[in-house]
Amino acid sequence: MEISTETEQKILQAAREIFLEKGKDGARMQEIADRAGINKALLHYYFRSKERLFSQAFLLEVKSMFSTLFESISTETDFYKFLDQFIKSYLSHISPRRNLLRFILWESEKTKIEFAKYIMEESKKHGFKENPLIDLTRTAISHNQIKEIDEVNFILSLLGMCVFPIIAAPVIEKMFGNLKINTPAFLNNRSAEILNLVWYGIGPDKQNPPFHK
Amino acid sequence: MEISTETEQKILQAAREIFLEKGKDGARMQEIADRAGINKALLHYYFRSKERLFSQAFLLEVKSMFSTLFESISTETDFYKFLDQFIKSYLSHISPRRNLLRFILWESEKTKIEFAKYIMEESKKHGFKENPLIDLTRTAISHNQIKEIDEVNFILSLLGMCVFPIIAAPVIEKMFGNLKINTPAFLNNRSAEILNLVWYGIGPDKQNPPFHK
DNA sequence: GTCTATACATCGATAGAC
DNA sequence: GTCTATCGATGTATAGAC
Repeated sequence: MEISTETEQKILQAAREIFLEKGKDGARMQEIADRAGINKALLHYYFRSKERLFSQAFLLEVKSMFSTLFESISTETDFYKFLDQFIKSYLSHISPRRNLLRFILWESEKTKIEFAKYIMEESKKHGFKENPLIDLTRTAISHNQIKEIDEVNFILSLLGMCVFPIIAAPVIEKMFGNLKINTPAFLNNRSAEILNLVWYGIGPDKQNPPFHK
Repeated sequence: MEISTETEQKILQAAREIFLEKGKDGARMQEIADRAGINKALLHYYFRSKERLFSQAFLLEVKSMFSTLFESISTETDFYKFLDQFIKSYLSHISPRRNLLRFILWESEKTKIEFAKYIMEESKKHGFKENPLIDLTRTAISHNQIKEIDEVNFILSLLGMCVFPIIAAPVIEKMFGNLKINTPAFLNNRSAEILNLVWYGIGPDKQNPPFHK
């Protein structure tokens, strides 16, 4: 039965694509079959039901995404350099997977798929205690590399700055004229802007006191 | 025909709730009818089709949200105070409407509903030229109230910090132990944390040079 | 305007030939 | 393993009585 694994893979790949585009409810077994180049009956032969196909497809998809993501977290001890690397790496990981992120945010409220559980598992697999970012931020604070900030809020802010523009790209692009968010040019610049904001803030330099009109 | 507007409103209200919970594809006309306390046939009597009901329901919903949002933007000229007010106001507006935000991010990629258009319309209605935040940030820069940052990237960061934790709450809460994001306690504190991060950054104070281990 | 009953389409799933 | 044909359930939409 391991021979026809090829068909199984074609199905899983097609299922991922369709489910991500249309959502679990919007996806049609017929469309999945078409994209996989087979017929509906085979879907049920391999995966009993739509429900099971859905679960299996995203077990792999979610694990794969966070696996490569955690691999990309460097062990740089200079927190500024670490942040620089992390932001660049994070953006380049999630930008091509924006459909998956969008999908997780939408579907995680309705389905019982424990996305968070998978994430935690992958985290531990890569040798991190709790949350890698929390750990590293705490260390940076205790080494006086950064101010004594609240780690959780900082991480939420950092992730938000990275994730939000990417998943909200369609709406944002219409609001802000000619932006093209998911392009290397914009994302490269954006990573620098995020780092700058996070490290220095926008408050006026004390070296250059403001002159009033 | 304006007499039975009451029924029409009950239907629209029910439709909004169901569509937000289940999405356009997951929503069922039967469920909408049940929640409105009427039967399926009446839905079609008032709104011809599911498609039309969907459009009408969110024409109102989206406009209402951004209308109250824009009303809440103060005209405070001190940019620090303005940011403080905006962040608090923004968080308190979107937190009770997280389902709508989640829904917009998900549905805006598939449907032809021009969310962004509605947003711009409401913006203009309230007397803002382009994007109110962009305008105000530019002014603050030209008055040397803040550094010469890139306005668009700053706004994207600001919005991301506010929106992301709220819509991703279910996943985040499972990852970070006992967080309860959509509570007044957390959100009050979060607005202060965002303002602090944005204004001062996390970089070490130069007044207190770090000591190395 | 509001209801019941039903038409019509579509989808997930299965039976059975090859 | 892969196909065609079809069942049964469910969903949108409509017909027609009141």
